[in-house]
Amino acid sequence: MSGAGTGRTRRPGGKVSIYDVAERAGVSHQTVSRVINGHPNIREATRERVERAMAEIDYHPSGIARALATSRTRRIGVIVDSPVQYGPSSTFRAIEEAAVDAGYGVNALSVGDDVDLDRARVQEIDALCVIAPRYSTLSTLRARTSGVPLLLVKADPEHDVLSVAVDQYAGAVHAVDHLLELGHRRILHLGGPRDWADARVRARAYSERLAAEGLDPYPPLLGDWTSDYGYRVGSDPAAIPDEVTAVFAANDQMALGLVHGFHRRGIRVPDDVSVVGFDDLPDARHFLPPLTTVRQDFHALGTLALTTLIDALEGRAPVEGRMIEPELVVRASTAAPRG
Amino acid sequence: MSGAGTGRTRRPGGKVSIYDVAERAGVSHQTVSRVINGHPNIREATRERVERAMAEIDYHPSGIARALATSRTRRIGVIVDSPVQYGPSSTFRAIEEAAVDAGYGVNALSVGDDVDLDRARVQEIDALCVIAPRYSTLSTLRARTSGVPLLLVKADPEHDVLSVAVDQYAGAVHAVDHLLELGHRRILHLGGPRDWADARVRARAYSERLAAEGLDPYPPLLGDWTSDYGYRVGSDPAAIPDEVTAVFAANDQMALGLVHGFHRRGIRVPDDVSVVGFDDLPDARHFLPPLTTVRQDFHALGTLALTTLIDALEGRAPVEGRMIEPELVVRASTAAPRG
DNA sequence: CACTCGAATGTTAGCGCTCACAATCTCGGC
DNA sequence: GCCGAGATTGTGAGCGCTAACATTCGAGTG
Repeated sequence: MSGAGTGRTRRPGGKVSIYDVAERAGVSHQTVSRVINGHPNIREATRERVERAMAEIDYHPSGIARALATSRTRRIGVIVDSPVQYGPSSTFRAIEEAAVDAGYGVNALSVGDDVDLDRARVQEIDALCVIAPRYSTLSTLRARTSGVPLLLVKADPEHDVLSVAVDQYAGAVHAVDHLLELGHRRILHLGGPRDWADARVRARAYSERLAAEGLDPYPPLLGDWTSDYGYRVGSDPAAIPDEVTAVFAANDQMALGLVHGFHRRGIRVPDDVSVVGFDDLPDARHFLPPLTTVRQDFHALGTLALTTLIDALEGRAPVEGRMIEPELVVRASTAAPRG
Repeated sequence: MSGAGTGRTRRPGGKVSIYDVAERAGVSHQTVSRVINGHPNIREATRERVERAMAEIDYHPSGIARALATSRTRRIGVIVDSPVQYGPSSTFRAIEEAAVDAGYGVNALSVGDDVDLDRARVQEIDALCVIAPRYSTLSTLRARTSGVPLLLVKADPEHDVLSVAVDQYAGAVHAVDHLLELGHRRILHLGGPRDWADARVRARAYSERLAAEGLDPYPPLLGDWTSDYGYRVGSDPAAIPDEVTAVFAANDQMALGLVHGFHRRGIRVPDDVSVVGFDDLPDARHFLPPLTTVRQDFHALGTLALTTLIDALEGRAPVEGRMIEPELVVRASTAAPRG
C-alpha cells in the first residue's frame, strides 16, 4: 500500500516523485523514468503525456535517488591548491561553468597543506580535478585516490594520468626571447617555489633558453609568488647583481613587488632594468609601468580541463590538444638595455 | 534474498554496507546505524565490536544513501556573484573551509547574469549562501528560493533574511574621514555599479559624511569595479573637475587604474591628488604609490557567514555580531592637499 | 516471584530512482 | 488471417541508509 495507485496526489513533504507523475499520466513509473532519461523507445504521444504531467505537478527528478540507484553522482570534486591566487581561482570558475553546462555539479575542496580525502567525501563524486598542484600535493593524492578518475591541471603533462596544461615552457621562452630580442644579456629569473610544477618548468625554460644562446643563466631566486617577496628582492641591494639588466619574474605579483622595491632604491623600470611577469593579471596593464607579461588563458584552461575530464568519464574519445598556448603581452616594463 | 544474513562478505562492487558490518559484528544493521550516528543507548561492548568491524572491512557510510533516507544532504550551495574578484573569491574559500570543518560539503554555483536555480540543483543542498549580491540577483533569488534556508553575504543587513556583512558604511566613513582629516574639502567618489549593494552603501556614506561636514558631495561617478574604468576616468581630462584634491574609489582596482590614468596626464598621486581605495587587495601595498585603502577581512566574513548559517540550520542560537568591522590602512597614496 | 519499566536490540518499511526482466502490442510478410 | 520480430510498456527488486515500531532483556518493586 501507499504505493502508486492510491489516490494521493502529493505527499505531505511536498515532494513529487515519479510515481506521482506516473499516476497522473496514466503510465508506469518506469515509463516516466524512461522519458526523463531520454530513452529511445517511447511513443511520442506517451512522452508528451508524461512531460505534461511533469510540468503540471512541477516534478523535478531527485539527483540523490538517482545517485543511489546508479552510483554515479554527476558531481565532480575540484581541489584548488592555492585558491586565493588569480590563476587557480579563475580556472576553478571556468571548470565550474563548464561542469554545470555539462550537467555536472561541482564540489569545492580547497586544500591547505594536506589533502584530506576522507573529509572530501570522495565517495560522493564521480571524478576529481586538481588545480595548480604542487609536487607534494600530487604524491599525497596519488596514494589515496582510490579509484576515482583523476585529472590534473598542471604545468608538465603526465604520462599515466589525465592532464591538461598551459604550455609553461613555451610561455617562459616567450618571455626570455622578448628580453633577448631587446638586447638583454644579463637576465635574472625570479622563480616560484621549488615545490610548484609551474615554477619549475618556467625556471627550466629560462635556463635552457639562455644556455642555448651561449649565455650564463643566474641561479634563480626562489620566491613564494607574493608581491611581498618581490618587494624584498627589489629593495635589497644585495639580492640582485648590479650588472643585471632584466628580470623575468615567474608571476605578475612578484614582478609588481619587484618594481616597487626597485622604485624605493631609485632604480627605474624599464629605464634601468626591464621586468617581465607571467599570468597577465587583469590589473597588470595598469601597474606603473604597465607590465609586460605572458598571458595565460585560465578560462580556456578550465574549460579544456572539464571537457577532457567529462569525455574520459563518459567514454568519449578525448579531444586533442591538451596544451593551451600562452601569449606574450608587451607593455611598458621592458625596453632595450641602456647602451 | 541476497539480504543481510547470507554468507557474502563484500559485494562485487567493492562497496561495503552497514549490512556487511552488521554481519561481521554479529548485530543488526540498525545497531550499526546507531553506532554511526552516536545514538545513546548502545552497550559499550557492542559499540566497540561494531567499530572494530567497521575498521576491519574499511567501511565508510554513504552520504548519498543517508541523504535519501533523511532528506538532508549536509551540503550547502554557495553562489558567488562575481567570482573572479578578490573579495568574493576569498570569502568563498573561507566559507568552504568552515563548511568542511563543520562536516558539510560545498556546492559551488557561480552565476553570470542570471540565477538558474534549477541547474543549481537546489534539491541537493540543505541551505544556500549567496555572496556579494547585486540587487537584481537578490530579487530573482527571493522569488525562487523555494524553501531552502538562505543566507546573504552583503552590504546592508536585511530584516527578514539571515545575513552577514562587512560594515560598508563604517568603512566608507573611515576613508572619507581620513581625507577630511588631511584637510581635503573637494572630495570625489568613484563608485561601483548602481546595482551593487556594497557600492550603494559606500556611496551613501560618502554623501552623508560630506554633507555632515557642510560640504557638497559630487555626484558619484559610477564604474564597474575594473581598473580599466579607473584608468578611463583618470586619463580623461573632462571626467573629474580640476578643483578636486582627493578621490575615494569604491575599490582598489578602480583606484589603481585611476592612478595610472592620472599618471598619464602628469597628475601625481598623492602630490596633486590623493586616492583612497577599498578592499586592501594583497597587492595594494605594492602599487605605486602604495595604496591607502580600507581593509575588509573577507576570511572572517566567510567564517562568520558559515557559522551563522549552520547555527540556524541546526537550530542553535545564532551568534551575535553579524557585522565585520573594516579597518583603514594608511599608505602613500594620500597626503594633505597642496596649500 | 510475577510484574513493570527502561535500556538495548531487532524488524519492517520506505526514501526516489534505475535495472533486469517479463509482458504486451504492432505490423509486415506469407 | 496467422506468426515472429521489433517496439513499447509494466513488474519486482534493490541501491544503503534511517524512522518507527516491536521485541527482548535485566533489574528494581511490592
